[in-house]
Amino acid sequence: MYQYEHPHPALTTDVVIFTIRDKQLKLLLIMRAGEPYKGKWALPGGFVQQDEDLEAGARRELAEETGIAGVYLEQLYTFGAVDRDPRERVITVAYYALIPSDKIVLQAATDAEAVGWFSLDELPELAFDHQGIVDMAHERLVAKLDYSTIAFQFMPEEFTLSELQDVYEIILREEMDRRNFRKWVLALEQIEETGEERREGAHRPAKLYRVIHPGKVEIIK
Amino acid sequence: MYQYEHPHPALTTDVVIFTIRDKQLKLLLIMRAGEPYKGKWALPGGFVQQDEDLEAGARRELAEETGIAGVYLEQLYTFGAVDRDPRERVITVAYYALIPSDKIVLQAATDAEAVGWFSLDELPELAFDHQGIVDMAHERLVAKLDYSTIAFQFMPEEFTLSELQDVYEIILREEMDRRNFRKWVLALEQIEETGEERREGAHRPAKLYRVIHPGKVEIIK
DNA sequence: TGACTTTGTGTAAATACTACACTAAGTTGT
DNA sequence: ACAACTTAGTGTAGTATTTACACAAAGTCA
Repeated sequence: MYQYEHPHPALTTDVVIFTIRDKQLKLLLIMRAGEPYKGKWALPGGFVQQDEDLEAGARRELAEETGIAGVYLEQLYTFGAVDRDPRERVITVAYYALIPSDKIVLQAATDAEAVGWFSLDELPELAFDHQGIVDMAHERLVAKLDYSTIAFQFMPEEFTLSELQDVYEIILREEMDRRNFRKWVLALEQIEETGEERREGAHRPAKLYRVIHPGKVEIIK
Repeated sequence: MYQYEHPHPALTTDVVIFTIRDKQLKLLLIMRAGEPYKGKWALPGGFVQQDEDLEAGARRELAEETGIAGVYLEQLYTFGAVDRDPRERVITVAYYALIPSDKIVLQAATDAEAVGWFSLDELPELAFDHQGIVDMAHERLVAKLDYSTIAFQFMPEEFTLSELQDVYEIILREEMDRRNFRKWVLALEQIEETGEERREGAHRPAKLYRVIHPGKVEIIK
């Protein structure tokens, strides 16, 4: 047992894990195995350990659920409404992560929990205040596309400009002019040609590009 | 005594309180009366009560230290490094507040603590990781000037365009062209003439303006 | 009433953004 | 082998936005 003179809240991290799959922006949910909200879908997350920094806790949750590490992770917001958990006062520090589509290798139901990728359009009812967390993460992501290179975090090591444009169009839900998009993205000087090209399908092969500073998200104009 | 099965961290809020005074961006610090860091300057803040939301806790601290309420307050970031407090694990949810210069009425040393306004250029050594919190708040404020109407939160009910321009110049540390600034700020359609003018000093009087939606920070272009 | 100080105002040049259509280079089928 | 098909790759002209810049207006004060 742990004793304190004053009441202390419990502390968790929750992670909104985004990826792009099947031309849709998706996020990872797990089905709760225990009470409360048993059987409801929820964000992956859990208690922060006493000797672990907040981001480390979030990365641990992320690794446990998806088996991957080294991806983009950013603190989103801290949710602490008094009644957000029916058991006791629980503060959650929410993070969001972006995963390149080629890195998705789901741990096969780690803790005997169901795990699934859901399109943002078709989310099931979520446990706790997780819908609010998802909404805020989504807003942040859309906003960051406008003033940073965050979208590059969705790309595998090598990609074509059309694939990159697809990512922008999927997240922003608007079509972009191909020529203008290319001019714009190349002017950022954040990606470079690999020299290789991808040849697939009955059409002209596309040049492959790579991110010059992978893992770094630059603020742009 | 409060008992838990698992270890729980302590939870505090800290508030970076900005204002503009003497043509400088200043923030409020209090001198710590007890250990640790006794005698060091620190951000106002304190423990979140069990029945109080996070923002409510921050507003309470703000009211206790400055005697004012109803000002702009925004969550900044949550700091939770394992060793940020030498006593026990303490998570702090940091907020920042903007106070119009005319509202500054410092409580005369509420808890027998020294209180003072410090220019960002001349901060004393701060307790805990508070310098890092201040740096992040400052960055956020500067960034928000570019894409929101947050600067209006520094203005009193009535103000002149020159005074508003001063606020921008002080925070961004760059001079702006008067004509371009006026065109730009009026095009936002977020302020309107009061019809009155301010006559002070040996020169042409200036028209007074007011914010159309006080308290609301709009995202711009 | 002249000197002084800050307020208030327009225009032209440069820059950035937008819209738009055809050729290039492969694959596949006949 | 060549015609049909599909996606990749490219430039320019018009429009909108941003920037640079200087002088008259309206007070106070000696």
